[in-house]
Amino acid sequence: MRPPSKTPPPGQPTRRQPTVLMTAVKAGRVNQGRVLQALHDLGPLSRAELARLSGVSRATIGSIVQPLLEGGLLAEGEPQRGATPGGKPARPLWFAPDSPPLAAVHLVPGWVQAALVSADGKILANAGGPFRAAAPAATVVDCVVDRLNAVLAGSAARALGVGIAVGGIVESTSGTILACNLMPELSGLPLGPLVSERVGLPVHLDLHPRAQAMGDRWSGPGRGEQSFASIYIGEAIGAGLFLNGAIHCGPDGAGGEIGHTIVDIRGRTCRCGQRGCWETIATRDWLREEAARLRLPTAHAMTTALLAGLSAAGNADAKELFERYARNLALGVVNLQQLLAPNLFILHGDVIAGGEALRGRVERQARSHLPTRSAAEPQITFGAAHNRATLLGAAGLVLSHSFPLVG
Amino acid sequence: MRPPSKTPPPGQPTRRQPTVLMTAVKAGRVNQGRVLQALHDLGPLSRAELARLSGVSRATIGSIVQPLLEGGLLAEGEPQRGATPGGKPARPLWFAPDSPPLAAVHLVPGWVQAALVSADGKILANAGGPFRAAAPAATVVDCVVDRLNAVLAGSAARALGVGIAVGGIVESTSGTILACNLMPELSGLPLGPLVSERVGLPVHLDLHPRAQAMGDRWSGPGRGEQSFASIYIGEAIGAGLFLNGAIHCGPDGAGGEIGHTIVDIRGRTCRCGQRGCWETIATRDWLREEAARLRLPTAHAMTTALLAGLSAAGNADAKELFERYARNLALGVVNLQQLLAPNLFILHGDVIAGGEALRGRVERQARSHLPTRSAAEPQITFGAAHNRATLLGAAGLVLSHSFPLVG
DNA sequence: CTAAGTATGTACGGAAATCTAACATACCGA
DNA sequence: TCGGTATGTTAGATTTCCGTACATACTTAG
Repeated sequence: MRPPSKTPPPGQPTRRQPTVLMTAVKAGRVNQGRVLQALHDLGPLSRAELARLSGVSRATIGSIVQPLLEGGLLAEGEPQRGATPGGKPARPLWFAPDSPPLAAVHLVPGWVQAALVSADGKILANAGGPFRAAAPAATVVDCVVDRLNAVLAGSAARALGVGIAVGGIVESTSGTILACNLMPELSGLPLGPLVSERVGLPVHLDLHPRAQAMGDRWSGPGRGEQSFASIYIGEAIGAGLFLNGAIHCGPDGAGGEIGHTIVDIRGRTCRCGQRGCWETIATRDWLREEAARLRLPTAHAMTTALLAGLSAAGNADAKELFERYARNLALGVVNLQQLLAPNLFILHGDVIAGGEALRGRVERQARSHLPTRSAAEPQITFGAAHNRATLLGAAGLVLSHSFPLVG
Repeated sequence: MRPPSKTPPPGQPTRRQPTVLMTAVKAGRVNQGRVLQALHDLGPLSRAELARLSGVSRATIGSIVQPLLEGGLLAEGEPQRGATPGGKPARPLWFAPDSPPLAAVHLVPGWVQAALVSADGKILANAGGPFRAAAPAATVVDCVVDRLNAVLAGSAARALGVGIAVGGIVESTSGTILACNLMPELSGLPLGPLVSERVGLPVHLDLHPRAQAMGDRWSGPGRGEQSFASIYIGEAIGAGLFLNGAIHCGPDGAGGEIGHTIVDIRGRTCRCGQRGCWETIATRDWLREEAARLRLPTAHAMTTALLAGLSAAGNADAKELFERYARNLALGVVNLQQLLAPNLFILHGDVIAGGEALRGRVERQARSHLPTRSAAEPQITFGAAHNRATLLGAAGLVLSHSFPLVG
């Protein structure tokens, strides 16, 4: 084969990111990030434990964590007396209570929620407020900045940065909102740079389901996991995919539109124009329509919690619908598992109210629709309450950008 | 939030890989790998061009490529006289014609194909041979080793290693075939270590679609791309996903079973036991059944090539079926694009015979089923002939393991 | 109470990689 | 013949991790 031509094939936006090489200082930051992640995954660990875990010498760990201790992000715990039969007691390392906090913003149509989060995932302060649904972009920026300042004012230590989770299509590298169906005024808004300039902190913008997945990874059921899928099921459906230790992000922030993958090609038409999208059979809207069709009580206000109650009370129609809804939910899980095999699925949103009854049903349905393999069966879990996971994830964005895990 | 407990939650095989840190020597190998990839992506480049491309100094590039030149993998080309108006002419670097070659094996039921591949993707030698479909594992190993020795004998230089692509479920880390529907005798066979011991070379084993994707990346339509999907459509359907610069691989080599993602939940039953798998409407079997239903000529031997011909000749039924098949093929593409947005889809297998007529139809169908975005429209491409892409990919496995792109 | 034993954390020199700056090389053109 | 320009190389500085030895702190045996 002859060498390829240097001009990209026509019509194809080559989109090649420049080759980036490894450096000693980059390696140092990566190692800091990996030590931090190991701590977060496994809990407080002494230098010696970290050294054994990573196969390097205690001296190396010492030099890696030294700047983190000096920077105030980590702190030494009390010596663990009596933990070992003999020898110097270990001093566990953990995130300092007074460490520089992380600011988080969750932007949804009509509402801005801001929070201050400690490095170990405690929410220190909280401030939310509405804005007019059709407000101009400048107003929304003002609102975000105001809420941010409100939470930032409560902290003596200067925050490390700001993470913003937003529903819509986002280009995270430039911090720009490319499109947002429910807030069209924000299309094309470089929210990241604007907020960064106003509050004087680095800002990291990302899509809501991806931030949610980051929250699950950082302090939710995904903690310590190498791969999982975090799925939000509400008025719409979206997924954040954490694959092989990193959030997956397509070009221009695309991907994760699992709600519009087609599972029932001869099914009903979706608002996106296609037929048989997963969204058409897995959202609360579907549930309410079916409940109405079955003339279930309070069908127009049906929730998974109500349905679980009806089902448990012995209502046969409710029972059948509950099972059918679980199967519909399992469909998306099954397809994801076949394709990417994340093995762990963290569900958020309306479905959480369905409780263990729904979780178990979805898990059983998913497993019954998958071939048995030697590997572990896929697990279904419910995430933390919606806003909490997303805010923690937005905060996690800051940390993961400050300490990259891969050079 | 309190620190997490150190014991993993019960019932969950924690599967946490030990924290691995960056090292100077690791950084060196990673940088070698990235320089090699840049060369392969962009063609012959001088040290100065590489330095500009990666933002490091020429001196650094010099020290990175020095051992590669000494090892014989790379070689300096003739000085490019007259390329620049003034100044010392650049000496482009490229893979040496006499570089250590790579051995590749493609193992399919009843047939072993081996090849010797040069570092720049030329197939230097080729040897294939059958084995009894139900042969015991030892016989298959013998057959693989024989074919390997046949191609290795033709090269003066010692090969860098062996890559083996095999249909079935594979644990690539240990080189073991976990399961193989069509060759049940091979289940549990540690083929990698066995072959490695016999031929005295490092062996890397992986799943056929993943190897195919590697071949597309290394010297096919995926060259230089950051993300794409390589889909094989034959008697079965499988996908290799190249995401963000790396082949995606689930735990235990799972994932990529795109053929058994459900797209038509009320459709026909698949041999896997589920209903409406993509395989039930996108393989040649479906095409032949539908052709028979329409009483098309040579329906029992229908191929995409024949169908394209009938359609072009004006047969209305053929035309409709052709379009429908294209739509069915597009379905899988659409779902992948929504979920992962790879933007580039490289199709292999039976569909290639359908030519541009089929490719264009699939691309149009896929685009019409996707929302228009500011980003590039998804592109459909056909890969190289089946065996060639897989063999090149198997060879690419060796290189990508010898020069990892990430620490 | 003292000394041996053990494990943790730290200090110092060495190895390996990249970075900066300067230098030698090779070609063009006036 | 000489200046200009770009390439490739050399040498010292810097940063990081690694290996070894050492100081520290606690338990336990005598």
